[in-house]
Amino acid sequence: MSLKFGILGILASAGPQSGYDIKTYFEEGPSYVWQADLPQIYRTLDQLEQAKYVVVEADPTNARNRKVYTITEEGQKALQEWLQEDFECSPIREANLLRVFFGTLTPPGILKQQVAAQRNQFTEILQQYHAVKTLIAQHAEQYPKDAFFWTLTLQAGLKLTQAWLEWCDETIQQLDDLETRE
Amino acid sequence: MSLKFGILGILASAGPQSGYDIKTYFEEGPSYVWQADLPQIYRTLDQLEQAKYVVVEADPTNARNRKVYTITEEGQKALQEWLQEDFECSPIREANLLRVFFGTLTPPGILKQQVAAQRNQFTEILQQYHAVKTLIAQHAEQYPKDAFFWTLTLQAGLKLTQAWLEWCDETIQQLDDLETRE
DNA sequence: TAATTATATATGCCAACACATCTATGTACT
DNA sequence: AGTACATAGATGTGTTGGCATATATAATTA
Repeated sequence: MSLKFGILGILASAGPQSGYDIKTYFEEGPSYVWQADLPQIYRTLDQLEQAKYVVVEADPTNARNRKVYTITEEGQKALQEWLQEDFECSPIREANLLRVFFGTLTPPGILKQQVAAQRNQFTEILQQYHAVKTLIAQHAEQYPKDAFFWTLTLQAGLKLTQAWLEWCDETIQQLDDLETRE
Repeated sequence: MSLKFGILGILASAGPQSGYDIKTYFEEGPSYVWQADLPQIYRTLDQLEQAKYVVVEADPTNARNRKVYTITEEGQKALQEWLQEDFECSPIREANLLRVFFGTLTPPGILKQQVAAQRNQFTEILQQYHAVKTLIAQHAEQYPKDAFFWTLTLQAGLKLTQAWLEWCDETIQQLDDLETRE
């Protein structure tokens, strides 16, 4: 649902470009906030075209059938409406937590290993986020306003990952306590 | 994907029951970790039956076509495999953060209102979690082992919501700073 | 007694998404 | 010259999920 507006947002803030460009932009920009795969981007661009939110133009300088998409005024309007919608908290939907929920069914010891492994993953993610920090700082020289908001989203990622790390630590601790009690 | 195992988990830990019972169990139990709507539960039960992970039996004492599902040994085996799978961190996919990412496009002031409203939602969720805490404590008298793991999942919810609250506060602060700078 | 709610199952439909696959061209490396 | 990779677009397919809706019975409430 939001991919539609993610694409419109990119076209609005970074100017006309191709589906492939959008994919690249996604990877470098909002990937830690929203992911999109290439076929999905192409199909969504088709939808946006049908809705007249974008217009297409073949790129004559390009030999690879490159098509350049531009946001229309209707597109701008739809984007604005979406941007100003109320924020809804999305419920948690974590397969791992579902596994923890059924912890009584899992053989003793397994769960601790799983959480410990996940803890390592979160540490890596945290490092990646810190790398993104540097990228944003570079971008800030030219576009300080963008960088401000990108940093806000990155801080959300950092906070959530940090929270997960703490949960892992405390959970491992409590699983240890359980073991020694028995 | 995980609904399949959520249902198997419920059948394994709470015994044979109907699709409707499972829906009720979901609402009272893992709803803050995984959600399921009734049609989806019925369809998934059909799949589980075809996979021979559950067997069905009509309830003769019930006038409403009630069907009781029981997990099979294959089902137990599949559930165990799923339970012991490695934990994978699922990437963040938050429409709200995507909106923040395009903050330069949003009219000044709007974003602060959106985040403030979301902050209120998170406060309510936090209160709901504390209410669940009491429910689990009651359950703990009969099933202390269950309660232990349920509390672990609840703590994840609390931690994440707390992290979101902090992010909201800091973001509002930074948006205020931006306003005064201009 | 009538209306509503809870119990109980089922189907239809559509959007979103993931994954695989296909085509074709330009560029860089070996 | 050949291989691999990056650029560029498109289709097929299957799963999950959400929402509406239909059916029927039992229990509760007005």
